[in-house]
Amino acid sequence: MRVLLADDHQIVREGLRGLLEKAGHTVVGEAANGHEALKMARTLAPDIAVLDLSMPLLNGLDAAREIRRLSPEIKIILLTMYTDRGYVLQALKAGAKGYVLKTQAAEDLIRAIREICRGEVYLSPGVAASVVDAYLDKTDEAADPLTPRERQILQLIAEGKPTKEVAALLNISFKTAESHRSHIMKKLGIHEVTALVRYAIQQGLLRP
Amino acid sequence: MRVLLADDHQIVREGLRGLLEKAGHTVVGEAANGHEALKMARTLAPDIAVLDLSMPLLNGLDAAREIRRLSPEIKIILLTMYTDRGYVLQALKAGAKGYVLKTQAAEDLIRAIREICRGEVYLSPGVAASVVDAYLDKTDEAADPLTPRERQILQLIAEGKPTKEVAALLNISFKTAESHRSHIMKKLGIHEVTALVRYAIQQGLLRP
DNA sequence: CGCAAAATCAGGGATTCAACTGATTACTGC
DNA sequence: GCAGTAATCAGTTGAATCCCTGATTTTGCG
Repeated sequence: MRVLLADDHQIVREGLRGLLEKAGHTVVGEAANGHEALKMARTLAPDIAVLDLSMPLLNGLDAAREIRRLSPEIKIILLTMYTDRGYVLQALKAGAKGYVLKTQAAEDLIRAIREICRGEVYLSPGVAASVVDAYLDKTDEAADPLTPRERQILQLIAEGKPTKEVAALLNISFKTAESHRSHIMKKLGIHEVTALVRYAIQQGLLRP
Repeated sequence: MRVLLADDHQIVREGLRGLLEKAGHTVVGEAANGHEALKMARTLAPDIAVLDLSMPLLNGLDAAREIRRLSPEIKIILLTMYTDRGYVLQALKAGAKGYVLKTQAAEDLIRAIREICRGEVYLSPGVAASVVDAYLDKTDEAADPLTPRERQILQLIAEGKPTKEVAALLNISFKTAESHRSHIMKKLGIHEVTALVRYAIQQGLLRP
């Protein structure tokens, strides 16, 4: 398979190249950010693009959307460290055929490539559950899962305000604030305040 | 050289292993977090430990400090994506002999190992400037009010572990963990977990 | 050796949170 | 108009947190 590799860490790219070539694939190009990946996807016409999720200039998700728009025949695998449900669902919506965790063995990536070439979809163990949950919940939360009100409350929570203060600030009852909080956590599949803070930071609701 | 590899992404470890072995080194062990790295450093007696900076349970910096304390003969290289001056200085203070950026070529890591075995210190291009600046400024900003133990506990808390789990992971009593937590909050003048998370992220103990 | 800081452990009380179930009102889209 | 979603409010239970007070042991350093 002709593979395009995109990751902002050159040392990681080189390592991945070694792993892929050992498995019999050809790495036709290496990109250090989403823009490069986009350009290379057009010019090199790879069979598969393996994209890191967090890259400078253009992240893996948006790069995937663009590649899919311009060259729908290129299969896309997101390779990342994030297990968050939101990312997984967004990736699938963006048309990615695979979502592989960096914490998995290289074997997992190889298998993903094999399955995807057969027309299958591949998800690393550990994220498949997210998709099942989302299906069962039926709450389509891939694109901007939270309502404006919920985002507002999330931000206050992440800023460290206790629930009763959130309620006071928004002129709503304590119970309502608590209810929103529950919904947010349920939607995001998050069970700790700490993960909430990281999510808020990632969403740009908050500065570290 | 007998090398110990520590990075929380298995797929990255496997890639690095390939690169190092191609360069004639032997990877005697792979660790997925700071704790494992510590254990392996003791049992496997590697010549060099290559540590990722941000790892769960115990980060690369604190792992480096511990390894240095227990086995000063093991040379340590921090391998990371962060160019921030603070990290570089802390790494050097922790006794690391090398600071290599993941954005560099694999060649850079190989060269670092070679230089360090000769007794030299190696810094990736791009971070050397930080050290010079720090020397010129003379403002010692590697300072961190927290003790190593406290940082370790802060990291676990920020990762979302409840106190009793922190205690279990460190083999200390629930009350001790709680006590550390209090001290941390008191020292930092912080009263919410959320601010703790942001502090941990700023300190690089944790990824957003 | 002796001081100071760090790390360990313990109890108790007030507050807060998580997770559920269940309900009413209002706006929006088809 | 009617369904769906958002936003609002309420109660309960068990768990976890924050903050205080105290104590012992280990460790590092002069």
